[in-house]
Amino acid sequence: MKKKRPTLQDVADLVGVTKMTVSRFIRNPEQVSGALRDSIQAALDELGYIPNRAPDILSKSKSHAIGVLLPSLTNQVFAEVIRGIETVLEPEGYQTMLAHFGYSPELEEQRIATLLSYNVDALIISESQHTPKAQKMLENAGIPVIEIMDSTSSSPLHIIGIDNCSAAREMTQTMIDHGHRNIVYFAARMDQRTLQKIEGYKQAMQANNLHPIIKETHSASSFTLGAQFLDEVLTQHPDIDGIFCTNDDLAIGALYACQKKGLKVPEQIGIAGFHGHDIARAMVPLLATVITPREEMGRLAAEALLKGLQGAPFQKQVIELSYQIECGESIKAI
Amino acid sequence: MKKKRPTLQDVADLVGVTKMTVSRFIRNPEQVSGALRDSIQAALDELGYIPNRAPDILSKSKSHAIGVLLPSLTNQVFAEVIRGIETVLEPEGYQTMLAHFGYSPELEEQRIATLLSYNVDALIISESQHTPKAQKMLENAGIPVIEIMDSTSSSPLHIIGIDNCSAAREMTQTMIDHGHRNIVYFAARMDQRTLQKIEGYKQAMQANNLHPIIKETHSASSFTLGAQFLDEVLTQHPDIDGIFCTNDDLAIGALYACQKKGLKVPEQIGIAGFHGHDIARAMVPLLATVITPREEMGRLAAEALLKGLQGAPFQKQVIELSYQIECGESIKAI
DNA sequence: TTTTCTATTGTTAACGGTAACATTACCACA
DNA sequence: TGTGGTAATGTTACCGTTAACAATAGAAAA
Repeated sequence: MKKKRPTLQDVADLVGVTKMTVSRFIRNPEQVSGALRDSIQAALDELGYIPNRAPDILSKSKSHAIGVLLPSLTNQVFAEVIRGIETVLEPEGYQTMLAHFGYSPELEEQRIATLLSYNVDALIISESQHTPKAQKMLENAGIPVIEIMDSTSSSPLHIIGIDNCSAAREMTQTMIDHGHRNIVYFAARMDQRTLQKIEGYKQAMQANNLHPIIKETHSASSFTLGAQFLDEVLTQHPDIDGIFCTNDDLAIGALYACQKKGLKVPEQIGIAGFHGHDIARAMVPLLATVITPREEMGRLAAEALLKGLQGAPFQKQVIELSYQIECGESIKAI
Repeated sequence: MKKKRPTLQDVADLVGVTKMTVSRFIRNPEQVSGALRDSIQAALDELGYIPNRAPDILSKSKSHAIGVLLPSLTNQVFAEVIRGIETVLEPEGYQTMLAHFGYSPELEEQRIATLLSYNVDALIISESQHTPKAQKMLENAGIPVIEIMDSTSSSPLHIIGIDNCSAAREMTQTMIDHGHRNIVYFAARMDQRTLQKIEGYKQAMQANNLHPIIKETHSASSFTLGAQFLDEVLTQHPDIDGIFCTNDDLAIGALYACQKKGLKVPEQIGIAGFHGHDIARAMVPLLATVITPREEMGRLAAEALLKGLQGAPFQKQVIELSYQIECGESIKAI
């Protein structure tokens, strides 16, 4: 357990050459004479040599690792973003270093420092609100940084995202068009994106002379929370006929709670979610939702970074991706 | 963009001391005279100094990073395992390096090498089947390695998991006890854990003189797949009255498909899942499922590694966690 | 035979921190 | 006045790999 990994020197000693020759063999076998190749390979196998990246990271400040900083790892949305990122980075031989900061800017600052201290070659982040120190670190890092999720962010970084505000406005308007009037917004977490969505919801309600009502919490969303919100809102506002949720989890939880109570969806209450996860698109009734390009977002972000790493100029740019309103069966038919 | 990060030397030059003094100040300010402290701090702030871990990793082979190798990152099960792991590691200042191998042993071998090349201090892995080379790397790594998920694994490593076979046997027996007879097993991915579950299902069926039927695919499970399997199985075996799925996704997908077809659950068909995700415990009808301690598994694994890193002897040990049979409302009441 | 070239292998230094040891300066005390 | 002690700071070497340059030997060319 305590004997440490063999180094190039160990392999070289076994073969009777210098470590430089072994190093050459590993990176470019043709540079080494045919006579040596077999014995070097044999020595590598025998010792189970595994390269050590640390020296390279130290001397070239290139780790071949990309830092990914997300608010949460358990959120389905981010899981799919990660999949998109890895789809692109993995074949290129880049390792992803994931970190999450639980929606806290202070923790985000720490995490940025940690990732940079490992010399990540590039960084993907996902919030537009940073502490001043974090801001400075990002500017001085000297590596490509890209911000994802929210295209309306005012951050000075390269951005790939969607317009959450307009997406929420459209979905709300769709519910109104379909005959829902007293629509409540279910919010959780209260991060930037949720605030954007609330803004869009309010705009649509006010444009139709309807009164916005918001149920909110700072804690995480869940199916259970959706059910709990529904109970509460029915007591406080018995006349509601629509619920728009900040994500599918809340919506599905609320929908189940309606089924338990015998409330007919969408006849008595229309329900809409956000993101369009697999389950929302398989369930009965089909959930009305905003389908967002989560995986594509990760993919595009990774591709942009790769280009930057391959020497292309990496300047600020805002890429707005499109979303899709899915009416499903959980809001009234027109 | 191209100017590189300031080093200790840069800070030292600005203050007019050697980098050693700055290094001391960062790690232990009392070792530096009061007169210097303010100017060093000012220089650190001005340059935005961020420590570089590479030299330390190089000279001490300690990265303060833990490698976590999972088959998939998008699977809800593993997301919760990760949360458990991070709950423990993060407060201790350890960074997690996540990697996944898409259920391919060859890719797993590559990933192990990659994680080791970054000098991770310990490793959490999740399959018992490794290539010989992977096996050797794990043995020679000289770091604590722990295997999670399957307590019946024959691997020579430290193990924390559950007995998937006996869990599946119990759930199948429960369905039989509740009056279901022609129970089909829905399998996906066909990894070790699924094979274990199939074994348990078969044992229970045969013990009751019932004929096991297995629907299987090597592709990933999803809600959609559950629905598709249901359609197929109804054609092939119109007399089935029960479905036991290798995970909740398949089960919920099958359940929705039943609802669409107007098949009554559980009266006409009983359905059970595996894992007990939040949704399974919120939906209508409540899903029968095996509740597994996913987060606890991650937590315990991380704690065991930490102890090993803090010098405690790290010997092979098998920790079997308990699961819980939840009857829900999707199988008949007794 | 001698020179030149080339293929192969060797040598040195560097990356940025820190452990271990060395030095300096100042003070207290005999 | 000199000695010993101590607090503060400096110096050196090392971790493992590779870029850059150096050296060697053998073959081809003159």
